Amino acid sequence: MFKPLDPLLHSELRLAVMSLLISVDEAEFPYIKQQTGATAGNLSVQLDKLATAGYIEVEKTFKGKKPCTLCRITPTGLKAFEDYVAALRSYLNISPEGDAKND
Amino acid sequence: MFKPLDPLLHSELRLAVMSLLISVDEAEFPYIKQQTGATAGNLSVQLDKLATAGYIEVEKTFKGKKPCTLCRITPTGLKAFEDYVAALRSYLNISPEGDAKND
DNA sequence: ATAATTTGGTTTATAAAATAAACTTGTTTA
DNA sequence: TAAACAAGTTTATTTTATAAACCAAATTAT
Repeated sequence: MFKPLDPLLHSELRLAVMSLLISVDEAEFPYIKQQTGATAGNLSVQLDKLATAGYIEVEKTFKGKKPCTLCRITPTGLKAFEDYVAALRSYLNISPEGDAKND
Repeated sequence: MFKPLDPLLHSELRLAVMSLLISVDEAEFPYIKQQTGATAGNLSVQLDKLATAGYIEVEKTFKGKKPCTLCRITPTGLKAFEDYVAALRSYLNISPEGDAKND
């Protein structure tokens, strides 16, 4: 009846990060921080978890002399996100065609 | 950009309970337990939280000689659920007509 | 030149949450 | 009447989320 929700994605900040990366394909740490409103520490931890799961890639480069952490979503991450959204639907009854009964 | 997600609803079990109560309007503890697959202890705790927030009503009655815990959603709870779904959309790229990314 | 500040983070400590195990109370069954 | 069961609740444990404290390099101010 209720599909299990991937705990890695069922987190406000990690979900926001994934959502962001889906739309931009590549983003720098400070940009993600600004868009999500997260603290640097929290963001660092959550990016690590997503990277460890293989949902995102984190590339440490330099922008001139300054360090620059680039993030992008992986195919695995995209798939996981799509699965998460599909699972969520079983909780939300948001199908517009009125098939709320097949939950 | 990303709307905050009501932490009370952003929980797999509590969300399942709310989803269930929306569709049935009234349900007994054992039924909810069976439908959600939760343990009794976990369910008891989560129902308490929803009740404390005013999202559900819990009525303790008897069914013959056995205790019977009845739950139903409140208008406040329904509103909260709808707000939660609306907020989630900001993360999921889901339009009211479906998933925009599938277009 | 060097002290203070800023940038771009990471590590660690704490608060909050989810969850199951253990327990309670009353009921039915052997 | 003792054992098992039903319907929950309480308590303890594990996980998680989050921010505070920290670090290193670069920039700016004195």
